[in-house]
Amino acid sequence: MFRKILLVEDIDSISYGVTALLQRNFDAEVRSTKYCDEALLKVKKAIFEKQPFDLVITDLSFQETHRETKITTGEELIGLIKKEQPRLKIIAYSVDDKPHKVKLLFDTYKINGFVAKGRDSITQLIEAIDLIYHTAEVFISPQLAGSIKEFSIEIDDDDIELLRCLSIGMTQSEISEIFRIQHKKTSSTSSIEKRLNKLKAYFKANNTIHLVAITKDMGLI
Amino acid sequence: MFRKILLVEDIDSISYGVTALLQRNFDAEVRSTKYCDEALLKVKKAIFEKQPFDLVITDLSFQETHRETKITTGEELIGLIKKEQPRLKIIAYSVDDKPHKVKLLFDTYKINGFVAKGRDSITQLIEAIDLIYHTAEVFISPQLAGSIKEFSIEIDDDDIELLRCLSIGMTQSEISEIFRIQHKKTSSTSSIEKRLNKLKAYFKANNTIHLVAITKDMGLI
DNA sequence: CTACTTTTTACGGAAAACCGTAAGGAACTT
DNA sequence: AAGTTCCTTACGGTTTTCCGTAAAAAGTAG
Repeated sequence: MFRKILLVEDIDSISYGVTALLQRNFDAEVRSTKYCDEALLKVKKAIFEKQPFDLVITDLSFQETHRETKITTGEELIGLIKKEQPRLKIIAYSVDDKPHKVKLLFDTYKINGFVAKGRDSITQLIEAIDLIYHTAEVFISPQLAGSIKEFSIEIDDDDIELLRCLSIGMTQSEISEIFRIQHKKTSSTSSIEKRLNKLKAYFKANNTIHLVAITKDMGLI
Repeated sequence: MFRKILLVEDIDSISYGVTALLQRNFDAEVRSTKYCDEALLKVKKAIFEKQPFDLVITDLSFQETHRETKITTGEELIGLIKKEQPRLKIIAYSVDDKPHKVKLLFDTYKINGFVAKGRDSITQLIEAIDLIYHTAEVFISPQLAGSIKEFSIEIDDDDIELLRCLSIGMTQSEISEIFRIQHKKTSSTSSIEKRLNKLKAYFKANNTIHLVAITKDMGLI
């Protein structure tokens, strides 16, 4: 079984609970940290000392801190860890279960498991750890598995960028300008409009305000 | 010290951690539940059995569940508990630290403490429990105390209703219509516009989309 | 190369939002 | 009762969004 586990979680009561849980269920050395930067350092140090971690369990969102901190999200952390130690297994443990984000984590970062914090997450976490140790499969909290699959990839990065721009108060023509400068394929005001219409149809939004509200609720932006 | 504590928290790892913590630090009977409805039942039952709780620690947001459930938020639960047993002390323990909501909890529901889940929340929770047991003071996580005080009450319920209407895709004239039907003081399109301008100025928003995005981020709507 | 499809862009009119100004009323002062 | 202030409502002009149509460009197949 896994012998050296790193837990990255900023909320102390969760960290406390999960650590206790891991120690009770597995015969592994469990280290934990509340800071992403520190997590990456620990991973590096462990490699250097020839006693690398073989499992990382990390949250995705971290509260801001007074500390000087480079890495601010679990997503970034995962990317950097994979660069450092590509075969290190990673489980994301988060409340933020927005299909879009979860899909991204599996697709781009090749994480090994996603456990949604919730009423039944302890069992799931144990299951996930067992599964990814014994097999090459990935674990997804059952309540999410469906929505991940059905989540279409019709929404691309430019769509999200467009929504983000709208949400910070830019007008369509300003966004067109920005897109033109960034040399995106479609940058005309007309195309912005068209893209917007596609999104409004897709999310069944009455108008742009509604659209931004919906996508914000979904965690898309 | 408190002798009977009820913990209402749906995320199992937090519940697990906090329960362990409470048992280690206090000589109290600690009960816990993951459902608001069940929490209210437990409170009622304890009163009936003449062994009422003397402290409730509750989360504010709960994930949806398959269960038939009447109470869906911690806020509702707090209201109902206070109705049942007005002098029962209540601490909200939540990540949702939006000034507006926190202020509401203290002002309308007279909660005794608000501890923000975070890197230092275990200590704060202990402190809060000690404080509200020994004194009549309320506890607020230090990092929040400032923003609560400075949070103005210039924003009224109609403002929030207006924002909510916008966020579900209504036009200004539709909102005017609704306000007129509901006999709100100010319902003309002109007043809606004026109200909107006030809000945009207050939140430094470029346009309505921006405004809705900002207030959504703040948890105002 | 040409015909056809798809994508991107352009344009124009209608609707809604935006913004300044001012009229109409209610409450309050003296 | 007249004057003042504050709040609500009205209105007109400009900008932006909204929506349909169509031209231009790019890509595809024979």
